[in-house]
Amino acid sequence: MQKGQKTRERIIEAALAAATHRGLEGISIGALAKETGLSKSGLFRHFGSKEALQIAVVQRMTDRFGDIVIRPALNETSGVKRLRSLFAHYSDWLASSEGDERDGFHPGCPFFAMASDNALLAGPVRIFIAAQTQRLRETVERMAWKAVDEGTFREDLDVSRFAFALISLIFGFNFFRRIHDDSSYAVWAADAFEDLLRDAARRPAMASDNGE
Amino acid sequence: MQKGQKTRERIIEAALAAATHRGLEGISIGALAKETGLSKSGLFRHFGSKEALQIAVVQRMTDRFGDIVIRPALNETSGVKRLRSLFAHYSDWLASSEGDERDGFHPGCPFFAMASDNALLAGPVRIFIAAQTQRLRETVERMAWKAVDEGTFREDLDVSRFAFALISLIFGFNFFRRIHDDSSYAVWAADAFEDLLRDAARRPAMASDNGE
DNA sequence: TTGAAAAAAGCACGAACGTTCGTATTATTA
DNA sequence: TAATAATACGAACGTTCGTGCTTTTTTCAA
Repeated sequence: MQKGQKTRERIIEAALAAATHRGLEGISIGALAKETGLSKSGLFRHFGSKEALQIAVVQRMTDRFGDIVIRPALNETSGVKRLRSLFAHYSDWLASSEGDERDGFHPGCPFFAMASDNALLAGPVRIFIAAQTQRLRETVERMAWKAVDEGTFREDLDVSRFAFALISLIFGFNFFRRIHDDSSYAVWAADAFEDLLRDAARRPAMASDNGE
Repeated sequence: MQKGQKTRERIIEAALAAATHRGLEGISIGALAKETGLSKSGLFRHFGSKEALQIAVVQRMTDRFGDIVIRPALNETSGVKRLRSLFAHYSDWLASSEGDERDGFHPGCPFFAMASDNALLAGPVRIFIAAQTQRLRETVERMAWKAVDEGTFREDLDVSRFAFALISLIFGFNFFRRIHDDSSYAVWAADAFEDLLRDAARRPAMASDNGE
């Protein structure tokens, strides 16, 4: 490998770690140069623009995701096994950035970290937001509890899990909608919401197998 | 109302619109001053720091969310009705920022917009990310199709919806985990994932009511 | 109408940002 | 070893950023 290629690799790795913490937009050429021991311009030359560097980072992240999560899953034989493997290896994916812990803060899924505004992850603004989202989840939980009390939801329903799943649907909906601008997601979200209600209403006696 | 209070209101409204588009960190005192016809320092004086302004924006957004989504839901009588109302009024909430459309781009849920890195929403980086997430969803869909072919998933399963719900779980998990640092979410996500598999495996004949 | 208090403007600051440019230092090849 | 290409450096550019002072204007009550 050429020497240039080698430093390019070093830069991408450093940028990837940075993006995992501060987000893709939180990458700074100057900070990155200091970290890699290069000069700003020396680093810059390798990509020609910050945008090109960002794309290289996303590409690298995607490749790694493929290695850790997708490929092992595709090696499984059945569809359900693949799905289970996907979910299981996602933990490895989360753990892959654990070494990068800074300020006692675990970065979590690199993809998610990359697309978030990580400047918000510290300080009073974050605390305030955390309190609000907590309240939202509790509100949904109370609604579900009420349905349990009224007998429409089954008594052994895990209400916290229900609230979590419901709010997750909204997050997923928003994410896809923002990035793809496709109206299908609204339909899927609404239908998945109905699935959730149906499942919460179902009596435990009717539980069936989870075929493998 | 004092005049100062009135301009303070104007500033918050403008900042809220800006945060809906560029994210909470994308708010710039200078740009905001130009928009409201104030000077940078004149605007600044009202809050004393950018952080205080950001918190004021989140507070305002939360209040509005309460008015549009939470309160109408709490006016319903039963738990399930409240949940349905919550989901239904969430559309109004999405629509509430529709007038703020810029660059032909719909901002979506203000909360979500606020926490995202909206600098990524334009240009080649966004296109690249969109392609990658699209691929992920398709991969999950193919796995589910395989399970349908193998007979473990029911034949009338909406595979797209399934993939959407699965990935949404991951998003929800990450969101809560990042902001609250609570290990419960991993358990909920895993259990909700099992729910999803169970529901996909269930035979259509067993469909039950969705009690109201 | 006057005068104190509130509100906004004006100006400047230090720092960080991505980017450009000309030059020096290395690696590679002939 | 000489020629040539690949890498990297250092300084500076023009902007934008949040914030701090000082002065001017506006508001509202006595």
